[in-house]
Amino acid sequence: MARDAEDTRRRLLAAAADEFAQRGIAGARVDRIAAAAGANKALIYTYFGNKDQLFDAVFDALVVSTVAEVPIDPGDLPEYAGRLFDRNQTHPQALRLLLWHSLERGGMVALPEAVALSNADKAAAIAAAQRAGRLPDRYPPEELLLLVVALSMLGSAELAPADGPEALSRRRQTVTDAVARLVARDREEQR
Amino acid sequence: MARDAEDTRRRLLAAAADEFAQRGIAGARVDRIAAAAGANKALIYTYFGNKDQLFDAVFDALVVSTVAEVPIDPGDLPEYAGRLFDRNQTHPQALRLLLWHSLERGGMVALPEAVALSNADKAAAIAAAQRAGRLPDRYPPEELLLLVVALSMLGSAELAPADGPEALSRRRQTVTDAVARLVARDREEQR
DNA sequence: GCTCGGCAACTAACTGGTTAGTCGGCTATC
DNA sequence: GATAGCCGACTAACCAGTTAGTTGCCGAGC
Repeated sequence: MARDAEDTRRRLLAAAADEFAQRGIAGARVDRIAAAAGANKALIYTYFGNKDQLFDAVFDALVVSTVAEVPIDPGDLPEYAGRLFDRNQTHPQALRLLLWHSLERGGMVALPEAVALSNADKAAAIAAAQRAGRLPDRYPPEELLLLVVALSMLGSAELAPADGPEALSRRRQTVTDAVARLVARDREEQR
Repeated sequence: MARDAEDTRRRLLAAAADEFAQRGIAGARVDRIAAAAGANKALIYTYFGNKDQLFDAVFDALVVSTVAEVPIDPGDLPEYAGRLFDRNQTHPQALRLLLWHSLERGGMVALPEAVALSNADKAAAIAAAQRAGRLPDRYPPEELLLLVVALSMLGSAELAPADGPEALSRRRQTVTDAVARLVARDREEQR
């Protein structure tokens, strides 16, 4: 086997993402990760430090890729919710890792910097759209963002299993429609 | 100390609820549970079988008490959402245990019978209200229930930490208002 | 073009501590 | 004194992290 530290690192990270997503931090086994990556356990410690830091590396990578792949569109929150919904379908790992993180780490203070930053950005984008009149201002920006994220979690097979593709697309329709209602104008302020 | 098997059982169950809520199944330590309950570890095995069955006992008790304490009111879903929201405040254990369960157990099939039953009941109540015209039928009953439950999760300090009591009551207001919008009549069908 | 030395990448085996689960006996109570 | 309730001590397995040593690669020197 060719020696390629960078590639080994990547393999370990991918295997760790699977293991942590499936079993959480406490349930994950370092030996299993190494075996799945086809690497030696000791490499985990040379590359990542320890089990916890390995989880951090996995989680950070997840946050970065999610933020990159699902940019917010304050002008069309229903569509944004739909895309988050879809991502929970295509990346079932993601929500699980997020949940493990909040359960096993979240001393409810421990929001990782990357998440906090991206949330702040998104809330700012929503606030700007509200000032511009493109979104109603009945909810504070942070809470509107929370509403959207909470609803898009229904795309997760974990929390809300849907049976069959037609049930799934109906579910998606429900979610985007719900967000549309949340950001709809009241009658008196309709254009 | 007086010998009272029933009481010891209760203490073990309560201590287990704390431990499992905080650390999950894999992270929970049987010795810690016994110590917290002021009982001997071996009693866990005589009363509950093993660690997993102890978790089941904790979880079942949680489902039973939740269903009993927060009855659904299909005629006033916003208020129902508000009460679920409040319960997530007063019983932070509950949502955590639910999440642990879905992460560590949920082969996405493993919905415990009690949960499935109570969900079916609630969905049926919603469906009846829809037929009676007391709720709009734009969403299938199961999905409407999901929407309400998802939104009420914002009352959890885990998933959506709120700082300060005023932020919390604003959050509650947001949630009940959001549910109200979801079940509001469209203009043309307004009474 | 060859080789040889140094080093980064990698490995197998081990360690120390932890943990779920068990077992034989003790004790309060009736 | 019978028995349900309880306990201390034990075990076998497990697991994160370490260490001493091996292997393949690459560039300097000839």
